[in-house]
Amino acid sequence: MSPALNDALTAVRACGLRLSAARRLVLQGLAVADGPMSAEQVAAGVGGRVPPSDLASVYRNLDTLERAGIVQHVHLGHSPSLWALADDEALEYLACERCGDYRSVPAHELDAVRVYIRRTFGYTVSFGHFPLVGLCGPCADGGSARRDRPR
Amino acid sequence: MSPALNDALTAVRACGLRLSAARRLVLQGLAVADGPMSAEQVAAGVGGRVPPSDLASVYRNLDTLERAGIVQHVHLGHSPSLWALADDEALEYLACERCGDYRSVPAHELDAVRVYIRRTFGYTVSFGHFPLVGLCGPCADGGSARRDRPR
DNA sequence: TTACTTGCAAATCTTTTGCCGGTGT
DNA sequence: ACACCGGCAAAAGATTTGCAAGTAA
Repeated sequence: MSPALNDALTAVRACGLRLSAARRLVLQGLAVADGPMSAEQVAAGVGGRVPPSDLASVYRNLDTLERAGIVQHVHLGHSPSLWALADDEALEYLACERCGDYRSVPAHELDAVRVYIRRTFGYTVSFGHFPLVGLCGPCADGGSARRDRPR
Repeated sequence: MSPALNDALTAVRACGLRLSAARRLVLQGLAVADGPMSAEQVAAGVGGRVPPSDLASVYRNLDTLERAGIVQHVHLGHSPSLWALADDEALEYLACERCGDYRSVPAHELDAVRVYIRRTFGYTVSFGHFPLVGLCGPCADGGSARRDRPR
């Protein structure tokens, strides 16, 4: 069991939440995933890596766990929300609105942007929930790959 | 009739699109609006300022007009997409994810950020479609107003 | 025991699509 | 005339909710 999963399970108890089978499956799914997952992927068992569970319960648990600060969701373009364990190291995202690809970076690597925006416009921005969106290198160069239905 | 509306109507013809009554209403609605509007608001006639029209047709026209570059949509937080005329002066947005407020700024005022992100991460970002999201000044200072259901 | 949870079905909300009669050019 | 368009109804995709039965603590 990964240390991140262990932490999450411990946190569930620490928050006074019950550690039910369905709850455990959601956390296991996010823990074995290689990146943020949609609720549907979690319910489907992350491609067979954990047993499947009920979609409505997955949504309910993601919501509960997010309120507790144990998981987080991010909006990468037009696709459905994606969910991940709330790691110790805060991650922020850059997303390509053309091909749907994205990259995650440690939040501190975007501090310069945050400070600039704060000083210039008075907004304190962050990119863990709503990422920076634009074109990745290949797409900006006129790439043609497309994972995501463009608008 | 505002110059922006006039330009839009002309552009419709220039694109080879028909200037139907429903199409005209969508453009009129966006022209009299004080900011980006949801499809539902446009269909409702922008609060009675223009006659109401059919919601499905509004969506179809917004889509057609966006492909023609005459209108644009932006995602301000979790709320439905908002639509506006594609002005000559490109606007980008800063949105508050707590109170739902936002501000628009001329795109060039964010060029420094764009250049920095481009050089540092290789992404060419823009904020007219997916804005910069964070907390506005009052909310960052612990404000309590809330127009938008928070997550 | 008892309050918190689940699974299933049904409802919501936003957006899209099928169809067919109407209309701009 | 003829391809494009509009209105209405139904569908689709993502997410939420009602409810009765199940279960962690």
